[in-house]
Amino acid sequence: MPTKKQSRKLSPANLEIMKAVWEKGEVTINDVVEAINAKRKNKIRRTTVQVQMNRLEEYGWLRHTEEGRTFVYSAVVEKQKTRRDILEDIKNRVFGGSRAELVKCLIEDADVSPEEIKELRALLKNK
Amino acid sequence: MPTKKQSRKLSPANLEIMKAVWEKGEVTINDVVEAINAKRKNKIRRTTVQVQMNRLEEYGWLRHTEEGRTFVYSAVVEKQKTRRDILEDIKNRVFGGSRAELVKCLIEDADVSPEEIKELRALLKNK
DNA sequence: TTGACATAACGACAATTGTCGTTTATAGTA
DNA sequence: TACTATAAACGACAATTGTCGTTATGTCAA
Repeated sequence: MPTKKQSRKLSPANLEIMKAVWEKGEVTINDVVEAINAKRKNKIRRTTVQVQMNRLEEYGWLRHTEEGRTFVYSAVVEKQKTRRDILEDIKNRVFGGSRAELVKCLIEDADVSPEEIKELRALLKNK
Repeated sequence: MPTKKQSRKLSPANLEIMKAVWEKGEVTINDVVEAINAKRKNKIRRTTVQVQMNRLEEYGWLRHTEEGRTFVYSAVVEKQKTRRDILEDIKNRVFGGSRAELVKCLIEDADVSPEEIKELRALLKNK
């Protein structure tokens, strides 16, 4: 938000980049550009990705080492932890902190297949 | 996002306002200010809320009628639908579209009480 | 050595967001 | 009628975000 210094949250574009990093482990900017453009209609420019990755590093999501004059980036924060944090945030801000409410909303939807129900049930089994 | 016209997403501040509207049904700006400040350390100004509500109306989240020279607002979009949309977005952007992955992440957390597990199990029962 | 590439660094910019202060108009009240 | 409290309208502003184009610099091949 404005009138502040630094954000800890991943914006959509940043998340897209982080996903590529998590998937590959160690990446160059070009790797990320490729990965992202592989699943996109409006191709993104290398420069754009570079700027975002600079910011991600600035905010502590990425780190890099230099391989010759190429930067090799890797994630500082785990994918699982990030997912959990995002969900925690949604749970609190959108569902008044209730996990049950959240899940209810997720499955109240008509298009949940029986298989999915079964899968979810299995998840609870091991608890 | 930049280089675009209008956003359909609720920003955190906007969601906070919408929650107050959903809760009360019909509200004046002052109602919202009160509701929000009731659960806040840094109090928000009336003007701030007013601006946000103007924007919410502009974006189609709110509508208003005039009671004397006071505006009475109400929600255009249902809370349930909004919640579903937000969750859908997270599911897609963060969990590769997998409901199961999302739920797994939600309950893999150590601090889920047995009662919650039971509650979730009950939710699945009716499916 | 020189030129063609590739890479990172810079600088820009419009849109969105969160927050306000100030101004204008109006409805009551003294 | 003049004065005060209120409500909406206006205008501002800094930070964040998504996107680039341009520039500088170093590398490698002819």
